[in-house]
Amino acid sequence: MRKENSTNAINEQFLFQVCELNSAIAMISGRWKSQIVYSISQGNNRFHLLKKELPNISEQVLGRQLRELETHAIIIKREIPETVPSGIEYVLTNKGIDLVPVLEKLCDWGKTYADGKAIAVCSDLINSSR
Amino acid sequence: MRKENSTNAINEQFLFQVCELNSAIAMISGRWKSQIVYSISQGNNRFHLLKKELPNISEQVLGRQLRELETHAIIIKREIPETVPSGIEYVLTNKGIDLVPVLEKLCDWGKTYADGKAIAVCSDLINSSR
DNA sequence: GCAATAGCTAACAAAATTGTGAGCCGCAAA
DNA sequence: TTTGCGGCTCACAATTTTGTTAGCTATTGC
Repeated sequence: MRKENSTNAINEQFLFQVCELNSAIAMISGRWKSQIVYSISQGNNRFHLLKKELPNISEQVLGRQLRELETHAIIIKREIPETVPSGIEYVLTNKGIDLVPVLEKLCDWGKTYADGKAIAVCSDLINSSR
Repeated sequence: MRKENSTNAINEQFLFQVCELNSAIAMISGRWKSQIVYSISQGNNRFHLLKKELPNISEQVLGRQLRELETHAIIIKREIPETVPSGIEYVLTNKGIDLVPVLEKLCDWGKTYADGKAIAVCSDLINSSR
């Protein structure tokens, strides 16, 4: 996100002010990002573990997304103490931890309406008019 | 989203298969989109009402986002019966209605951690190591 | 020494999203 | 009959996101 004062950036800011919903979505959208958060919450909290989980991701992209998640204070990068080749792990902040159940809600919603099952307008509306 | 079999599109598909979470996020991310859903749920269910609510949006963009929301079966477009200049309204489907509380959860999460307040790793982790 | 593992990053290219300019239809009021 | 509202859409340009190529440090194992 290399901003400027383009219309795009201005509109983004506008939405951020309308409701935190928009900044929340900005933080979790982006390819791989929420999947990374979820994977970390499941224990895949090291660079190489994430790489294994997401076989198609390139290291550059993974590093970039991790940095962004760190910027948004969803995760924190830590050296694992007392490891000789000095490992790095990613830990969810409390912000990140609170995000997980919300992601699960989103996931449930996605599952419920996967494919195209059971889509309808609010009952009475379907069988009226055209 | 004019897909192809670009790496980008392939990775998107990969994530969709990993978890519905990713398809859910793909449906609600995108500038204005979730704000539109929320606005419709609040009663701003006509083109011109949405335009008023979102002063910076261009009509082209609004129309496009509405179309995408329709494609994802989150909203449905209906003619309002018995109106003489034949008005159009947008109605949330049950899928859309179920989405609203999830958006509210996201919003709450965003509010809780707005600015940079109270970010910390899981208690004990802060005051250890470097 | 040489390869492998872990953990990255910069610079660039490709693809996707977002915004702009212009225009179109039907209807109604002035 | 011209203006204005409501409701859009197309083609194109600007911006942003995503992916690629190449590299770099440090340590372990052979």
